Amino acid sequence: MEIAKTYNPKEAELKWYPHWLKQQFFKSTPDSRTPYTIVIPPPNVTGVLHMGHMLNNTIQDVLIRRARMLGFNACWVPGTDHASIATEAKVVALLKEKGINKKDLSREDFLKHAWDWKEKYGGIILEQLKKLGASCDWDRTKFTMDEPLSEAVIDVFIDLYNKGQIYRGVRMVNWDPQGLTAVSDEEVIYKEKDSQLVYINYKIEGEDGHITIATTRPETIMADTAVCVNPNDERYTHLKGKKVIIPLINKAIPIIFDEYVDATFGTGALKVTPAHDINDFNLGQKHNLPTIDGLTQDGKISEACTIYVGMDRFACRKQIIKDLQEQGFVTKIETIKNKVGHSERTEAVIEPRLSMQWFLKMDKVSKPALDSVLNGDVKLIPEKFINTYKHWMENVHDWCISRQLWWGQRIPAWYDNNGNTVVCKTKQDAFDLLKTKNSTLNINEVKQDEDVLDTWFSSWLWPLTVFDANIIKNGWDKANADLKYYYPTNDLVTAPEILFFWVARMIIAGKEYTNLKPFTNVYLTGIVRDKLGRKMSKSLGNSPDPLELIEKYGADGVRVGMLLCSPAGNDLMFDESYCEQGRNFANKVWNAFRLIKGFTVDEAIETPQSSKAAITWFENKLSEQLEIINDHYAKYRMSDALMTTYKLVWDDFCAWYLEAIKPEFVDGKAQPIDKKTYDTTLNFLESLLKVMHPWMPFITEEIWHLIATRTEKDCIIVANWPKTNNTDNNLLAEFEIAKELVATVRNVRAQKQLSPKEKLIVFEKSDAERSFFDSTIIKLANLSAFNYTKDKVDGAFSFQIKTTEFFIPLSTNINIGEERARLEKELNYNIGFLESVMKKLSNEKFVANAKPEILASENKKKTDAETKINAIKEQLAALA
RNA sequence: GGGAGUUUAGCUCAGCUGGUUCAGAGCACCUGCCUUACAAGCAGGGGGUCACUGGUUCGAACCCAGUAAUUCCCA
Repeated sequence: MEIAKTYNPKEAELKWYPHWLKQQFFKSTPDSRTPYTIVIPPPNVTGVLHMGHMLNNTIQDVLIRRARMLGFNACWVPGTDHASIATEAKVVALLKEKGINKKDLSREDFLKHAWDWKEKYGGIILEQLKKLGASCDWDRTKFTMDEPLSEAVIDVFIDLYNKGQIYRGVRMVNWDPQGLTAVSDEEVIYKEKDSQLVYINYKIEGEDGHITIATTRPETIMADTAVCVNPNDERYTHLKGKKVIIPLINKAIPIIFDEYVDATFGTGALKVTPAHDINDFNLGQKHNLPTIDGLTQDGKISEACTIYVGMDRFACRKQIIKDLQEQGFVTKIETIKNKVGHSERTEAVIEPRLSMQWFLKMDKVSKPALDSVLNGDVKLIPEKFINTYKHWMENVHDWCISRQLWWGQRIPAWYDNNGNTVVCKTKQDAFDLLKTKNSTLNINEVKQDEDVLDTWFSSWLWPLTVFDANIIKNGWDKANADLKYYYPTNDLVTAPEILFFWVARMIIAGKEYTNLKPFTNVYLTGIVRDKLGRKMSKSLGNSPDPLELIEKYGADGVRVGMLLCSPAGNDLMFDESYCEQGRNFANKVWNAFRLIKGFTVDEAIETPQSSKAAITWFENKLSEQLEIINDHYAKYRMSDALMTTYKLVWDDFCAWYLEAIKPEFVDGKAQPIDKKTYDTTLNFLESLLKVMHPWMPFITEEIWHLIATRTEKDCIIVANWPKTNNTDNNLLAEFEIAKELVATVRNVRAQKQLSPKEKLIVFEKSDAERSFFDSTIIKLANLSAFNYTKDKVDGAFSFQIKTTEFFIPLSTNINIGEERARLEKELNYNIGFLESVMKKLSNEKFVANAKPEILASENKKKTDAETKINAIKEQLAALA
């Protein structure tokens, strides 16, 4: 069979993913094995695969595939998140294109459109994950708005309400005037902007004077209800008890005094607009100021302002500055940099706004969640995030959980016309409850809250409800078999950006409803940036399309590329060249396989000593490196585990082992290989393929099946992870010297311009007669003989490795001047080195304080250096 | 403004308890090779004041203090 010279990833991808599915290798059901569980951070249904998903899900797949090979019952639960704001915005936009206005639709009709959209497009991202090779148990796919999961969300709301943890109140919220909803603090992105700081004179009532305030929001002056100054600011003490007149509307408001005001900012006089700034709101509460809502919910000037009514807030800002200037109220305008909040979802400038919202008290519920991270029950990787977590959990604000949207779980709160509120599941229950307070109530007067719950209020239950949606209702004691088996899950892989949004809240919910943590390890990936360090985003257009990358480099290549540059918790500067490296690696593996497959086996041949030695060496090497790889995994050092694998395959296996056992060519004909070497080499290859499998699932499966004819079930994805053995470190060290010797001989050839085909003789100055790797060295360095000598060899090229001297007699005369220079350089280096060692050893304090093993090693350095120096001196003398 | 992190080769990063010939890896770069597995390759090579300043120590990339740059979180 002809094997292609270059690996074609597409073929393997199309072949093996369906095969794995067909064989149900991803499927997991509880059994007697130990479970290993990951729940996917559910991507947004509106999402398409981006580089962040790519990174995140590759890591999860690596972990789950390795766990599967280690014999765990591996279960990776996939699914999507309903993303209320993003999805609703998307559906609204789509309807708008069709000429349908959301306002003209009933809630039910709108939701029907939304579900249609979800059915049609909501699964795209999961399909894309399959291209990456994600080995999720697709039969378990969940959606945060699936009926049972939604019911659990409602149950939680009712439960927490009944526990007194949920309340309704007027609060200053981050209002998104485009999305027409409140968003949480975490969903506001502050961007530095150039803003105009406008200095405006407010006339003092009944006097000639005026006070100048500075504001970046002149369009809100109509909603001012006071001007505040610092009581210690001497410039303003005379204004006590006075009032000032708001320009344009000529309304008098009081001057109040509060130390909150920074006397050094602007003019030291602050206009107070309680309805439109959180700090002003607090001031207003403190000083009993009225609150005037100067803006409508879509960001236009409200009737309460009496002027500019209906004008957009930004248009009004321009206009009012112009008008104030014309009427002489503006004394100056400065450009300053300030942070302006934007909605994460709609990009609209956030408007602080007062509204009626539902809140979850966080102080009590967050305590156990804080503890479980601090006491190590839940581990954050890397640990540096513990600080961040602690800081947040100790200063946590109540969580605003209502959203003024339709897409999501509708808040189970019911009202009558008399201002009574009850929280329960059905309208009938509500009616019964309300009736006790309002006996004349008709069921048609019972109205449900219009708002839905924050999406995070459903995804915080994710690790619970994907297994058992009735857990809230039934309680942990009656949890189903799945939940009892898989929960707590093992690893969660997610981005640090949502450590609080999601991770912290899942721990809270887990503690609240099971008294258990939801997961043991949280592996926090970095943000994928471009090589200039910019976050990848659609608007910048700096994000490659992951599917195109897969097309270009193969899924395995892209997986390797992503993980080569991904330190845990640090951002990664992605560059396509990493994928190229991944692809090249796949090709290297492919060609190693081609080489082995191309051997002709002759059972009559005995195993040459060079191969026996190489086999023994590689057995040890493999075991040693596997140990290191396992350790990297245990510490979640993913890129280190990958790099160690990469070097084991490329350097140790391909560059040294295969070269050592590869049969030579005689008269242009490849010689056959002995059976034992061939079989052992295939075994090595299989072990290596297994170690590579989590990173490169497709090529390893492909080669696995090309090595031998196997049954449908005999796949590498379910093969056993290789075991480690004790390693002979002396043997490994000895081979390192052999490698150095081979490299030196190659160098000598290059320097002396000798043909690689010319066989050389190497002498080792030693009492020994033979060592284990002699024949391997002879082969790799292309020697005619490797001899031992008790005396030095005159007229030969000489060098040392460690403290051993070697000689190569050369057919050409050696250049005495050159040799002398080379040896003198080496001599000087060693003399310098010896001096530095002697400096330490002659230091009494060092000898007194250093640990014994350090002292011993310094002494060894000393004797080694002395031996070397003597040898070089002898060589120099011999040259003369 | 408060807090946390980062700074090591051109790039991306390791460097674990301060001590081994410890200043490393991969990529990139340079030189020579289309040598019958692989040019997506092979054989070599150059490249760093470990951000800066000071301190502790027999000994500092590593510990401490300060400075600078930078990122993130909170306000």
